[in-house]
Amino acid sequence: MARHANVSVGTVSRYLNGIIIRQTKREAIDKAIAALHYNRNAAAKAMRTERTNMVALLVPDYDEFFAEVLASLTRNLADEGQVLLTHKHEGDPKTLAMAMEFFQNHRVNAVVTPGVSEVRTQVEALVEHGIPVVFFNNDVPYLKVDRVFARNRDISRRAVRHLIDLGHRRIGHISGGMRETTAQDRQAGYSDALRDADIPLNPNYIAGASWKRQDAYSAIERLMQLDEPPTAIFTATYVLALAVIDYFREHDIALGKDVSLLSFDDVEIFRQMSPGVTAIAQPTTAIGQAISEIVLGHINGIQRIAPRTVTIDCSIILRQSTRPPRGNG
Amino acid sequence: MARHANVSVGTVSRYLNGIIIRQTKREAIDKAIAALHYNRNAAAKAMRTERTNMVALLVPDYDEFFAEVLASLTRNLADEGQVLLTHKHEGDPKTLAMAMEFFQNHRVNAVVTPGVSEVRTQVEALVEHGIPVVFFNNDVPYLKVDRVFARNRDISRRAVRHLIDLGHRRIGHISGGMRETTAQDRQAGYSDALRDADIPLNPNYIAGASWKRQDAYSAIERLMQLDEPPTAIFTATYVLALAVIDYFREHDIALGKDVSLLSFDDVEIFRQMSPGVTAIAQPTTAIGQAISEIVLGHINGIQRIAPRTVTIDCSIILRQSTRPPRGNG
DNA sequence: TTGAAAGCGCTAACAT
DNA sequence: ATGTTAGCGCTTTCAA
Repeated sequence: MARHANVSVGTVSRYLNGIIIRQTKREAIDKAIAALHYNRNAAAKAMRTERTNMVALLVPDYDEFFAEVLASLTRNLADEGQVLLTHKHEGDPKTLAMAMEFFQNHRVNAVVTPGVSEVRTQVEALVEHGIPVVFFNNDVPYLKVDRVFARNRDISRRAVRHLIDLGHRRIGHISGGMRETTAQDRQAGYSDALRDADIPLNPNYIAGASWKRQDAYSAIERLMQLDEPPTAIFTATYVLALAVIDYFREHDIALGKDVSLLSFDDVEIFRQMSPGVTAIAQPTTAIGQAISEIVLGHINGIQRIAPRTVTIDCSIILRQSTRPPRGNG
Repeated sequence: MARHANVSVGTVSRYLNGIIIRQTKREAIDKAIAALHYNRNAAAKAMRTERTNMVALLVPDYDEFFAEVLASLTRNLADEGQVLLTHKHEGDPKTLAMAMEFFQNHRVNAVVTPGVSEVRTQVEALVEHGIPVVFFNNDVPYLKVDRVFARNRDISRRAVRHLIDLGHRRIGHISGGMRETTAQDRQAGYSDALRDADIPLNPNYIAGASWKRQDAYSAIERLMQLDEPPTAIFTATYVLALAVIDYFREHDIALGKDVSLLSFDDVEIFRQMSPGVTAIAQPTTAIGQAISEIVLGHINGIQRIAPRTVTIDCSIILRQSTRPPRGNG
C-alpha cells in the first residue's frame, strides 16, 4: 500500500496518526487508501503500541440500574476516545472468568465490574498485569481495585426510618443474595433503623436472601402468613418489589393502603404504576461519571497507585405506596 | 518466556494451541507460565491468524427488546467460542459510524445491527472487507447483508383486526419514526386491517411518527381532542404506549373500559399493570438464535454468498386493555 | 515431536 | 519532512 503511493511506510503511518506531511504525498496516500480500500489493522497497532483504547464493562444482565450506569459510562468514555465494550455473563462465574481472561488478553485499558468473589483470582491477575479494575455496585474486600458505591447502608436506614415515622412497627425486609455486600448493607441499614427506634429486631420479618423474583414471591408469602404480618415491606431491589406487588394483587391487598412498600432502585415501572412505589434512587449518572473519572485517571497516568473508593449518596423518592398503617391514620 | 522453559517458541505456541507435546516439555512450560504470569497477547495472535472470535453488536440503547435479543445472542455465540461485544450508540450516526470503523479495524467476525441508512457507506465497507453484516429489527434495502426480521406488517394487521373484531371503528395509530421500515411496516399493517374491513382510512387518526415518548404524548393528546376521538389506539412500540397510559391516567380515561390500547412489544410493565396491556410479542429468543445461526454459518464457512433473509412470526398476547368500545358491549 | 526462522502490519528510533 | 529498519508476540512453514 505504501508502494502504491510511492512513499515509505513510515510516512503513511505518520500521516495516519495525524502528523503533518507534504501536500503531494498526502494526496498520493489518500488516493492509495481509496484505491486499495485500505483499512488499518487495529491488532497490529495495539501490539506495537501496547495501548488499545478499550474499556471493558462486565454485567450479569442489563437491568435498569446497569443499563443506566452503562449509558453514562459510554458517553463519558467516548468523549475521551475510549470505546466501552460490554459483556453480559448472566451471573455465571465461569463465563465471567472467561470474559476477564479474554479482556486481559486483549489488553483493555480497564475492566469495570461488580465485585464477584468467585473470580478473585482473575481480578488479581488483571491488577498484576497492570490493568486497573473498578468495582461498582457490589464489593469484594481486600482486592487492590478502585471502587464506586452507593451509600447503601445509610440510605436504607433512612428509608426504613421513613416507614417508622409513618407509624409502622412491624416492618418486613425482603433481602437480596446475602453473599453480596449490596444485600448485606441494605439489610444492615434496615436493622440500624429499627435499633434507632428501639424496635426489637424480629428475625421472622426478614426473608428472601436472593435476587430472584420467585424467591421473593415465596418470601412475601411467608411474611404475610405470619400471625402478625408486617404492615410495611422494604425490598432490597426492584425485582423483589415486583414479586411483592404480584402477591398483593393476587391476594387483594391494597398497595399503600393495606400494606406499605418501599423498594431500593427507582425504576420506570414504579413511576408508572398507581399507586406509585416509594423508592430509593441511585444516581446512576453520577456513578457512571465517577467510574469514568477513575478509569480515565488511570489511562492518563494521573491516578495514584493507592486504590480509591468513591461513595455516592442516594435519595428517597416518595410516592403513594408508603402511608401510615391501617387504624393509625 | 520460551527461554525460561528451555524450549522453542514454536513448541510453546503449539502447546498453547492444544497440540500434543512431550510430557517433560509440557511441565516445563506450565512452570514457566506460572512463574512469569504469562499471558497470551490476543492482538498478536489476531494479527497473525487473521481471526478474532469476536462478534460485534451495535444497539441504540438497551431497551427491553434489544436486551432480550442480546441475551439470546450472547448465549448462542458463547457456545461456539465467540465473544459478543456490545456497543451502544444512542442513535447517533457519528458514534455509530465510529463504532463500525472500530470493529472493522479490529477484524471482528461479524457485525450485528439494526439497519441505519446514515451508515450505508460503513456497512458497504464492512461487506467489502469480508466482514458479514446482519441487520435485525430495522432494514435498509439494497445492501448485501443478511437479515432477520419480525413479520411486522402481518402481525400489525392481525392486531388491528382484533380491535375491529371487538367492534372498534375509530382506531388511532401512534407510529414510530417513519424513516424506519419497522415503523412503516407497522403502519402498513394498520392500514391493511382497515382496508380489509372496509373502514375508510382517516389520516387524522394517524399521529406520532417518532420513537420518542414525549412526541407520543403530544400525539395522543391531539387524537383525543378530535371531535370524534378514537375508541382504540395501536402504538408502534411500548414506549409510545407508556405515553398513552400517562395521558389516560392524567385525564381519567379508563384503560380498556373507555379506550382500548394495543401495543407492539410485550414488556414486563404490560404484564404487571392492571389492567394488563394487550401486546404483540416478538420472539426475541428465536430472533437471537436466527442471528447467531447466520453469524456462525459465516464463521464456519457454510454460509452461501447470497444474503439470506429470515422472517419470524410474532404473536398477540391478549390482556384487559382491549375490550369492545363503550355502548357496544 | 521439535527447533529455527520468516513474516503478519504496524510504530518509532535513527539517519538523512 | 521523509526513508530505512528493527521489532512488538505470535503462528507456521521448513528441516531435522
